[in-house]
Amino acid sequence: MATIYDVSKLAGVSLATVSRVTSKNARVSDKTRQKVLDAMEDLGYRPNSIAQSLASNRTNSVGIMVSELHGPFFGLMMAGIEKELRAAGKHVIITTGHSDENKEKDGIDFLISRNCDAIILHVEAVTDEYLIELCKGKTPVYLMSRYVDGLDENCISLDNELGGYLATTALIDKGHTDIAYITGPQFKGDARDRLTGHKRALAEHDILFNNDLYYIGDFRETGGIEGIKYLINNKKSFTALICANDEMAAGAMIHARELGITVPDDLSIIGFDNIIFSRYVFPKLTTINNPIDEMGHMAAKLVLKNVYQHPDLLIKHSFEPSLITRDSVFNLK
Amino acid sequence: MATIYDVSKLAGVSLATVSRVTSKNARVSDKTRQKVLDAMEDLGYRPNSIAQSLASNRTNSVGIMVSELHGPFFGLMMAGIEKELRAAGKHVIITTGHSDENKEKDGIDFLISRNCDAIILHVEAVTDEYLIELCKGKTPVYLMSRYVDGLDENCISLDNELGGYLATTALIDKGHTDIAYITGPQFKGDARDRLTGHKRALAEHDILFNNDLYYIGDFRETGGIEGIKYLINNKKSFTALICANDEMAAGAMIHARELGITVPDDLSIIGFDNIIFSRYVFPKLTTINNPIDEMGHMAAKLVLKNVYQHPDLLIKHSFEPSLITRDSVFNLK
DNA sequence: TTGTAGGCGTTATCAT
DNA sequence: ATGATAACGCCTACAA
Repeated sequence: MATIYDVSKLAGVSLATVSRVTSKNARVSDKTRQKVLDAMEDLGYRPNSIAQSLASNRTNSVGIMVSELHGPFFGLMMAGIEKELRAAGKHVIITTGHSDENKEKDGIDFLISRNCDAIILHVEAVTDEYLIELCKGKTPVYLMSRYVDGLDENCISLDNELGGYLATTALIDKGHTDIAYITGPQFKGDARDRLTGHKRALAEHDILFNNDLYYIGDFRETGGIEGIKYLINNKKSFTALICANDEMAAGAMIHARELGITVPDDLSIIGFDNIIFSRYVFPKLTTINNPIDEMGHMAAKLVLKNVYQHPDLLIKHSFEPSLITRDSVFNLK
Repeated sequence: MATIYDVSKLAGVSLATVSRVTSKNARVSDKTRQKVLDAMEDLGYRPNSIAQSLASNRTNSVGIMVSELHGPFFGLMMAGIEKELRAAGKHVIITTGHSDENKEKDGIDFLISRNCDAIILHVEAVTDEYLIELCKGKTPVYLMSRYVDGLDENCISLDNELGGYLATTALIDKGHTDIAYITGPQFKGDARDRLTGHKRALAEHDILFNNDLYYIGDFRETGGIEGIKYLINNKKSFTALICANDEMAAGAMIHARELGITVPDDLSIIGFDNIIFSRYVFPKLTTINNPIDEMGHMAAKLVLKNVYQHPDLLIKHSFEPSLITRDSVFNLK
């Protein structure tokens, strides 16, 4: 592999000059620049990014942590981040946390030890205190889909409370009052906030929150299945069901069908996230849109702005969910 | 940040000795090792991976290229790769090719310029010749879901021909003879091979391949929708439809329903890949399993074996698809 | 505008 | 078993 030294020799200039032409913005006369460029061409020179990193203390890499690599939600998020960063010549190092506190911490250590210029985290198990401490470190930290008090500037978050509210009012507007709710794991802030929004909507319409119509699921298909089983066994009737994410809604829908319950005629179902296959289920799922791909883009922009000196980028820290009306809600009025 | 030098000073040993204790397998007396370990502890020393890379010419990173970051298929693939590599202390740098020749080449250049110890590619647009040339380079290259003649040892592939054959015989076994086929983009080897298998099955049962029952889709939902529209307009009747992947099958299924066609009673549909939401559609999709997560694991093992000296790993280069029977195929017999 | 020289934090090769 | 010391390839004051 040709080095900067070979290039300097062939071009008849010094190391420094070669370095100057690689790192753009430095001032080099057009003539020498061309000589150097030609020499590089001849030698097939490629700068060694490792050496660059060591000398400049910049790796041009940003670490990403997601809960899972699969799943439509994280896929979109990563796609948004990668696209933006790649266009800026940065690369992403991806690792997973599996919603487990130790794995999340391990992964973060891993990313930091890799000298990432910044890390973008979608973490669920780790505490706010841990994150606050983490942000005091040398590596800039940005949080996706999570809001931590005092870390406002580092967060890109969705107004989950509003989402929960929107889902519930959509149902109430159609005449539903007996509304069941399958939430996600309570250690996840998303799940808690969505539930809070749900309760606010109920309260605003003087509907009591009924514990018999409440089930804690796992944010996966199984949670929906187990949830609807549980709710039906409770013998408390309900005409609508809110699932705190689309996977659970899909599970509930499938199991409802197996029980002979017709959606939406017998039971309305509404999901959350608007993941790609919410359009594929039958009936097509009414849900709350979670613009996770946009949020991914924004997280990347935040990094570009703060870490890589792109000061002109406009940052939006908070995103709003919206109702996507499809076919899984029945109008009782 | 404490450096190896600080540690050596505090422990009263030389740089070399400190380096020896970090890089395990070297022989150091227990006593000095302990001194060094204590010093590291005291200083909160963390080796600088960039410096290690520069000196050792090893980055402990492997580059991954997928067509898309989202989508259930690539998600599972990446999950398989990352899990295996992460357990070995290696990390993944991920980039996308978007099934576009130039983007794929760019991405590969990018990964190589990043000094990855190896790259694992899921590429579709680039030619075999290009890949053969690429493999002559310094960076080891491994191919996912693609078989290139002469690169046998670097490929992890699925027997797509067999998959196409299985799908078709499954239908024929149920009494279907008028079978429509929606394929994927013909520059993709997967799509071609699946089609070849389809034709072999037809031929074995003396069924003629009918061009009026053939449509080239895009491997996405829209391909299924457009495909079924086209096929129905052709006015050539068919009782079964094979889609060369599940996304198209989902699209076809949805559109069939909108046209008042009942699946499977009026029309049997079979997909390919067994992506997660093939279980969520209604009726549940009969499909061909593509063990892409296992293949991801295997690709990672191949890298560990060949690049990172884990000689004891067993490698399987070719994977077999299998029929997953669900509810979307009608028995005509 | 261009060149010189020191440094980035390790690993690796010799000695001892 | 341990220690000097030279790479590794590049960046960046500082000097010319």
